[in-house]
Amino acid sequence: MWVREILEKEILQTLVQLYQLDGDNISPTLNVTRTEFEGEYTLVLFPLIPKVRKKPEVMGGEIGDELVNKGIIQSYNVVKGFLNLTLNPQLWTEFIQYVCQTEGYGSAPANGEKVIVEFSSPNTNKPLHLGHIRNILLGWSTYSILKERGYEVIRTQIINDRGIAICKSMLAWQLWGEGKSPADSGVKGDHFVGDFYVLFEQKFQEEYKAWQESDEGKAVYSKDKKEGEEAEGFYKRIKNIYFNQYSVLGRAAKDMLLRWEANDEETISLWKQMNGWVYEGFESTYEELGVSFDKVYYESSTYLYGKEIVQIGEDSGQFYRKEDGSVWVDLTDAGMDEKILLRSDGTSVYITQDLGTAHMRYKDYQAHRMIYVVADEQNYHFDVLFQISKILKEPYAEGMYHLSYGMVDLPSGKMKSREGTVVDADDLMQEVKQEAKNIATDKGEIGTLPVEEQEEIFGKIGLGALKFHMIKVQPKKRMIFDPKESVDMQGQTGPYIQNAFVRIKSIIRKMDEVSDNGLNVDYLPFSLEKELLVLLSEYPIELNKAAQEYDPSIVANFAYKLAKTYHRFYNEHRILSAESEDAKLFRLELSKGVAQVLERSMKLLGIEMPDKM
RNA sequence: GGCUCCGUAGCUCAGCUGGAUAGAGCAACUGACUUCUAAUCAGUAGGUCAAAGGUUCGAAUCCUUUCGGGGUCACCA
Repeated sequence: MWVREILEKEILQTLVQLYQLDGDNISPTLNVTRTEFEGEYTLVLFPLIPKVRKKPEVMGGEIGDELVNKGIIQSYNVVKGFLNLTLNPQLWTEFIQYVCQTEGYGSAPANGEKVIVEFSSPNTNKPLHLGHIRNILLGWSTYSILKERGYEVIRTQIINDRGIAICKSMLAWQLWGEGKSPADSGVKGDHFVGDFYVLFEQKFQEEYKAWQESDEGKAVYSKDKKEGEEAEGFYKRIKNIYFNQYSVLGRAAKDMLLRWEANDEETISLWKQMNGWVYEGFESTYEELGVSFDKVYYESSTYLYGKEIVQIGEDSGQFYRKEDGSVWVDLTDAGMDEKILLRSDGTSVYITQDLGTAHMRYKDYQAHRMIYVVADEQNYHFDVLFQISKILKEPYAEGMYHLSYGMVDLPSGKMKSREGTVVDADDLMQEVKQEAKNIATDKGEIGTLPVEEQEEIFGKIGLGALKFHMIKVQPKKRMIFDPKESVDMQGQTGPYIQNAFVRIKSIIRKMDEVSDNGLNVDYLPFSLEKELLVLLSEYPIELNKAAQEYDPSIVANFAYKLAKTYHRFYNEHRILSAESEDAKLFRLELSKGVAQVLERSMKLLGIEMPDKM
């Protein structure tokens, strides 16, 4: 903010002074100058014309002259309605020293605001997949960026650990698990349990198929089929009815759920054991991804709480009960529908739990804002949730925000578990690391390092590629994830940015200490050097934008731009063997500043920088 | 169908709170490593910014309509 802030202030002053404009009423448009013109910043003159009533050429000259007089700029040129400013180079020398000397350049001091970010939030019946990865990376980066900009941020997730799904896994394990555990079968806990969920579905399908051939199945078909309905379509349609009314396995799973809800000791203990396995698995995936949480909520302990909230709403007349006992809220005034909050049998639905969880969180933390990182298929759900919170006049209602992101597709289309096209998170991370290894082995100085260090670097590069690939896309946009592209390490990728950093590190290793003394303020930077300086000066502004808009892709694209400009600079100019001592010192300082900002911005995206690659 | 999001180069994406001739990467082709790490750089080629109207000094960007695609509209989560 350093350079732009100074410049904007001076320009405003100049406008007030020259044309007697009301300083509170104008906000001059100051852009970064396009590379084909001379200068670093450009003042757009068009909006000023009606106020000043002068031709842009004249006005530009007057403003430019005055800024030169003030010593802030060295020179200027006017092209059509654009006033291009070339800053006083001393400003840049001071600026780069400021960047290098400021620990955490780009960060903002604590602002006293508290934010809760919810992300990941898996079910315990399946391992994490590609969709979770996008969610987790988004949540994590948003957390980091907000923290960097001075917020107190609490990372949380809500785990869906109860319900019919986990009961299916439990039942399958009881029936066919032969008492095995993840440890003695050598399978990661979450995959172990997920496999039993899949096994249940398989066995259920087999059972269903057999039933369709049975007398009972045929009888139901001829009795309940619609006019002209084929058997195949019919059985597809009534799958849930079959599960609930006829299926032996379905009956058993539902009994299991009832026993769970009745707190049956044996059931609870099996449930704890299997969920425990899952959590171990999740934990290792999170660790591999480099993320962690401050607080975990479990639906098993929040779902009942939601009922109390509903009760309060009913008592105060905000909600109403229908004849069958179900409880509803009318949101038609807000342009939405009526929404059920409790089933006729008194059990809670999805949104009931969310109402309870939100309330519980506020009690725990009194956060000013609560951000939910959840895919865009749930947009309506969150509109409803937020609206109900407003109706209940919850103190946190205004601070709720749904960070909605588009689903991840494969080049072949949507991921479908039934067709086995779901990309597993653990597999994917292994693959990108392996790919990094394949590419890296004959590059740079890696081969000379100890094996452990090599592995660490492969991890940083592989995950850097994967994470950058996913974060660079705007959250709300649906993205197509091509596995081939995600392991790309050239061009607009994580490793490309890491490579810029590594080059700087290498130079610094080779720098002789003696020459490291003060900069000459009279050094005149080349245009590529000035491009880098402008980018560095814009960094805090970009970061702030990313924080305000909850959009980490802004940071990713900024880091890429900075790395790209540095690569160009690196090819164009010598550093250690620069044409003069002044140039060398300036470039070293500039490189250090770039390295610092690259490392710090990538860190916000959860991407680590290797020193060598 | 109602509501909502998206549509920019062959592909993946930037640019969107209006500013100069719409940018990157991948893929294709040409060049640059005895010189600070070539995971790099330079160059060639590639566009009716889905379409049509409107707002204005100026529109990929804002408004309206149309077309195409996704999501959602459960006593599922």
